[in-house]
Amino acid sequence: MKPLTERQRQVLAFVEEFRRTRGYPPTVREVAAHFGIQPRAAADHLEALKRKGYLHREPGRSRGLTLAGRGEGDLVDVPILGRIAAGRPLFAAEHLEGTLPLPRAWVRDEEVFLLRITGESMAPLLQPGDLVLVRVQPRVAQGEIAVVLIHGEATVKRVFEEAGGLVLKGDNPRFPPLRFSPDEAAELVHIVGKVTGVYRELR
Amino acid sequence: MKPLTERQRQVLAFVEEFRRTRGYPPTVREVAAHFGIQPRAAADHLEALKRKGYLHREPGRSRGLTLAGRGEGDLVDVPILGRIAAGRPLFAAEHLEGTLPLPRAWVRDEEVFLLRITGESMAPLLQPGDLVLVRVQPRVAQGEIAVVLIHGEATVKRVFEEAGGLVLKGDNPRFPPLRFSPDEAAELVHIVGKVTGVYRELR
DNA sequence: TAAAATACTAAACAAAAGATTACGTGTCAA
DNA sequence: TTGACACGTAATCTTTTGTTTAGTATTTTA
Repeated sequence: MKPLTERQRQVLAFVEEFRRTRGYPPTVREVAAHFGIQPRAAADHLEALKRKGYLHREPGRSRGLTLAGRGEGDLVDVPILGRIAAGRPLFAAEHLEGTLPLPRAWVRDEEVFLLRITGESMAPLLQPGDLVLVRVQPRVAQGEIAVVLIHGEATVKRVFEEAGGLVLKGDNPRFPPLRFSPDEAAELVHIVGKVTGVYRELR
Repeated sequence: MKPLTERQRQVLAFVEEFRRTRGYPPTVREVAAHFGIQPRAAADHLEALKRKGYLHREPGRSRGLTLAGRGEGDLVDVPILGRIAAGRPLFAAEHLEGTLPLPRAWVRDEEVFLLRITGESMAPLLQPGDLVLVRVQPRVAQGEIAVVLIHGEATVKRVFEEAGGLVLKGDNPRFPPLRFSPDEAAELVHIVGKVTGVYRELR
């Protein structure tokens, strides 16, 4: 990409900063006001930045600026759930700890959320406080780790379907497996999704 | 937060989707056009969404919509390094796998990067393929996990300063600790930063 | 060294966009 | 049964905003 002049770098930095902090791009006039110049001059800089490939402009559109290439592009807001409760829609705002924007490439699917681990039933792989990435899906393969609603309470367990019914096992041997007959399983157990990643903060 | 009506949910979903794919929020009229309703009706829905706390509106501002609670606010692009090489400046583009935008609140400090783990010397805590979050700092406390350059090669180890000099230990007992006299340490060993988090993809 | 590109001022235009006024329908809980 | 509320049409008003025309001066680049 072509090099930028000092002024153009300043303008680009302002657009990025504005976008990041305000959530939407600035207008030509807002750029102008920030630098104390006329709208025309600001528009010239934006045109130059477009010509050099640093941002896109949609002509005639207010705030029609998008940053080319770098990160910003295509983010998905993944909700962080403190816990999941019975009945309530999955993304009920009550338990929303916040959201984490992740690149779409990482989270191909739409239906994804993050869940904070409590309890040690999946130790040592999952520790309390860990954040797990969950892809919503109604079934998982034998032995895969899933978020499961039992009677409305959410837990994370390995799921096994056996002759006698459904078995939910924690990795931690101190926690005995939960067994459900096919009937019980159908009534009480609901698989929310598969755990596809873990983030652990090391202190 | 108050529950939404079906129509309001649709409008909110549209705003989110628009923001995500276009990079800026829709205008009232764009919302109206999408649902085939009058601008007034669309504005009413947006007002309702604001009243119920799902988004903010900046009065009079075109595209002045921001999603409430959404992390979007303040992101820092954290570089993902495939490996770290000798001498070269830390963020040399050659080894850049990409960047991940993380909320500034998570990454208080500026000087932070992500490193892909290779080798099993820190197993089972760190597995090959794991992504570790590293905060750049020249010293770490006794026994903390650090990214260390030895002779230019980057490794992740626990750092112990003992009477005899510096000891770098992997958690995996199959890897013998590396010992350096104070002189050797000063010459060969360079602490890049502290490992403050791990992300592991579970397949 | 002449032509581009950069970096501006100033004024004005037309389209886009938010807000407002006025009106109408159906639902549902007090 | 009477509001409050969601949901809508239609038209209008006022700002905001992108763009255009016109012009000046400096710096780069071919």
